Amino acid sequence: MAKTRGNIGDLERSVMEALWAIPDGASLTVREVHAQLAEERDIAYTTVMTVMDRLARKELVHQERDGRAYRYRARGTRGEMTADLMRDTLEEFASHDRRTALAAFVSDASAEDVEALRAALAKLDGA
Amino acid sequence: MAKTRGNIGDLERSVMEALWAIPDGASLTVREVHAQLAEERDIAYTTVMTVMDRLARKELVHQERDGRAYRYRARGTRGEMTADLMRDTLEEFASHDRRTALAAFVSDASAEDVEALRAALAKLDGA
DNA sequence: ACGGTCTACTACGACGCGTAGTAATTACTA
DNA sequence: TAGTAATTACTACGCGTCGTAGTAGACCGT
Repeated sequence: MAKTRGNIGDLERSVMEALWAIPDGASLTVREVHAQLAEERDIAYTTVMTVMDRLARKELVHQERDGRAYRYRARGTRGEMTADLMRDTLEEFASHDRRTALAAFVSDASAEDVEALRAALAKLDGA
Repeated sequence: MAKTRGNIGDLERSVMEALWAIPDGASLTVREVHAQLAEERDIAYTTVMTVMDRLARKELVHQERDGRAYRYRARGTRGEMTADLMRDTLEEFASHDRRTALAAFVSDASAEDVEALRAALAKLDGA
């Protein structure tokens, strides 16, 4: 769903991790994310703010006012975003030849991934 | 197979397209790729050379001497490279939760993509 | 020895991202 | 009410990558 265009840097991903870690529908403020990141490493509050703002611009997170502060929540789950990025790659490099690319993807996939794909496809029938 | 780390720009992709377009095992020189690109747009010979050199550094293409020139060929097919990039994404964002990401990938895939996945998985059994 | 061909090396501007400071706004508190 | 804390808004810088290309130097055929 998200317009995942452009890349995602390390710090940006760390912030996404924080947002993915909370219950669905919940949100975090910059301060909360900063507090979390600051436990692990030295980082300025404004750095986190800038990054979260950029994530909002990229439409990877939802930004909504809560009093004078913003609350942020991921637009999609980690799985959805990963799947979106994978689809973007597929579209960008093999738009007219998706079949071949998907075949290559499957044929080099680990046994676990193959199993996961099978399960997902099976569930599709049930639905 | 390729160490696809890092991103791939537009010109780099155009060059890859040229290399993917030739028969398997064949190769192209910078001059040949340049001639091809120059039909579409204004571009310096050295620009193409630089880009192809960078692609070689990224191990996306194979570079081998042929007299005083280099001949280049793609290290993998378009499909393989696309699949690699997709796997990289999967690994980077959902390494510990691949199952969920793959489920999301499948559940939002087009009917054609689903069919392609099914066919590829079926072939896996035969092999 | 000359001119063409090709690589090697260097460079520069744009852009994205990590990083963060400063200014401005608002709210709470002593 | 005036000071202080919290929070955003704006701006900026360094670095790495990519598109772009020039220049220098090596090599080859005539």
